[in-house]
Amino acid sequence: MATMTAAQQKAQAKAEYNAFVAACPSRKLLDRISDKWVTLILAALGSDGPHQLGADCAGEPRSMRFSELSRLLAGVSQKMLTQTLRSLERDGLITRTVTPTVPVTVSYELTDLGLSLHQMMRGLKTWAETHMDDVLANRATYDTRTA
Amino acid sequence: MATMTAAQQKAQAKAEYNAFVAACPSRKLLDRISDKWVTLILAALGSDGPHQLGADCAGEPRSMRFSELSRLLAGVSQKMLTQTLRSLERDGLITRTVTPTVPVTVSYELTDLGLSLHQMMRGLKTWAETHMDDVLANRATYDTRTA
DNA sequence: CAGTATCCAGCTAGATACTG
DNA sequence: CAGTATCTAGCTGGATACTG
Repeated sequence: MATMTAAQQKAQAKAEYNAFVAACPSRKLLDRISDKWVTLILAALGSDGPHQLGADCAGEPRSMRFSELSRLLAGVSQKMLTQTLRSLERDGLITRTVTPTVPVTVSYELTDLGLSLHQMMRGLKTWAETHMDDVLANRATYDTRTA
Repeated sequence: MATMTAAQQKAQAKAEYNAFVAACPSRKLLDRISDKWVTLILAALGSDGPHQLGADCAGEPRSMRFSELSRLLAGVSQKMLTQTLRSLERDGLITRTVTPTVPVTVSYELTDLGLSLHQMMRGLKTWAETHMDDVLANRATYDTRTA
């Protein structure tokens, strides 16, 4: 009605805000790239190896098979690898190519969109390499000062 | 010893890889910014309002009080706001200033490091605004094709 | 080879109540 | 005003086992 309790108003504001945040493109992007395996797959297919120490060559996008990825990203479970690859394909960031050999061969490759995202990630990587040491140092200082 | 079972080798590789990923600066940065409220607080203190539609003025970093933030980020719980602010302070991304009035006044402001991070986030935001529509379209296509 | 299916443990966000 | 403390429900990632 005309009058709502303060609690009701607050609840409504919260619901609206959450809806707004959920709709925000930046938020959606963050949700996508914050996934542990997304970034690693991107890096693997982006041809500089999976964060291979200092290897920063920007060559051709690589095509990799499921098992190759599985071996390269040693920490990933089959479930998560499949799930992540599927979601990346769904978003048009990678292509999935099935070759009907016996047994089947499946290979993955970055699309232009995926490559573009990978490029953006490099900017993020640069910031990380430039400033994360400071952050870590601040963190250590804070902890000793608090302890 | 000299011989390990295949399972043992795999487990070790996994452990090493996970350790490697955990140590990666990019990963740490991602962990930080992927937090829902971190980005919103950064945006709020970064003076363009919390993703206020199209308001992209890059003015002076703003100083805001706890209650202001709480009101602005309508969806956040007290617990998460406190927790997030604390962690940002710990990382040297924001400063926390207590003024001993009665009752106390606490204000938060971006540091240079925080401002730099906020600047980087804008690059991310730009990518999101440019390409997320494509991603969403791909997603929709994939879903209808699958359904 | 490249998955799918199922089940469970751990973490975390949120609600709630209290305080200097 | 600006927190702290506690408890719980829900989601998610991993282990495991099975298949075209």
